[in-house]
Amino acid sequence: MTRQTHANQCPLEELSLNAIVELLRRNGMRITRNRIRIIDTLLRAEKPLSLDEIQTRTGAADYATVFRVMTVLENLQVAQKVNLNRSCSYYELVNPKQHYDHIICTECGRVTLMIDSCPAEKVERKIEKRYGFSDIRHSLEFFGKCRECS
Amino acid sequence: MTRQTHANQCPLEELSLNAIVELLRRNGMRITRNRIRIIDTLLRAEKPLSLDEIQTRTGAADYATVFRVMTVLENLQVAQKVNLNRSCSYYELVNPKQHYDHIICTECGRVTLMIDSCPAEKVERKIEKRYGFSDIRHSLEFFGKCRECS
DNA sequence: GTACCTGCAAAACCTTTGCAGCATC
DNA sequence: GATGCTGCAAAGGTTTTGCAGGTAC
Repeated sequence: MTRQTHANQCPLEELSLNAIVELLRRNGMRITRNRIRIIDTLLRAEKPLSLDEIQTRTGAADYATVFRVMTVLENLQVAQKVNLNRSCSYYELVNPKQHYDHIICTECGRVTLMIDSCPAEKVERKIEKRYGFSDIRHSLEFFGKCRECS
Repeated sequence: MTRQTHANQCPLEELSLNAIVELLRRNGMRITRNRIRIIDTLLRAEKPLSLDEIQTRTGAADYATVFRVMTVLENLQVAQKVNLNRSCSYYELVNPKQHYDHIICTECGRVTLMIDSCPAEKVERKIEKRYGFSDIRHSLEFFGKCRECS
């Protein structure tokens, strides 16, 4: 019946609870209390969250459930892991209208979203041609000492 | 006596066994069979290696020793972790003369080094000014399907 | 000879899965 | 009512540490 959107390039029109719920529905998945809460938590997050943090902020779901919900969202390409160079994974929602890179303080760990235009986007086309890759996405993080830690 | 080079921006003049051995010596660390072998293995590597791979290729050191040697090299800033989006860490040496970004195939996992000039380097100065960060480095990986997997 | 490094083993962590009961559609 | 989701518990992997003996200097 409903088709997997796994190969879909841009599964969302916009980043909102409704849009994500609609996506779940289109894919034949159920809208549960846990999923709503987790999505809501991610929408409010000011930085990428670990599974632990999502569970704490959500205040309800089991850790394994958080893991499974995040796996679902990742497969639907509305969430992605962010590399913060730590021992566990951090997740954030993917905004279809706006791509953010991250600046991570190596001392205090605080994550800053970079609002400037992304320097890597232009290169993706070049890589498709020169290296023969397709379906390219990228992950760009800057690490350094923030003003307070300097 | 010898000073920590932790804050040093460019601990190496060039990427060679001698240069790294000299750095270890300057920092009061011992030159051991294991360390030589591991550094040699990393110098020959055509891609970032996991602790497992380093141990296998080195063919001698204990896993915990590989871990500890890599931690030392990372602290001296001659090695760094690379984000391949897998379940374990991958390491590569840092070349002071040449910075490489990576293109990772999401199907077969093969890692390609990107020889083009890095699009993120120019942005680092801007981040120092605009966001007040210092000692900036970055990590940039492209993910996509390689020609063979398409 | 001293201080550091290593191997072995175990602990600590994070991620992933099995399964029975529960909730959504 | 059927199917998919959840909680609990346990297993699976990777990373990290303690400690006694070995090695570089």
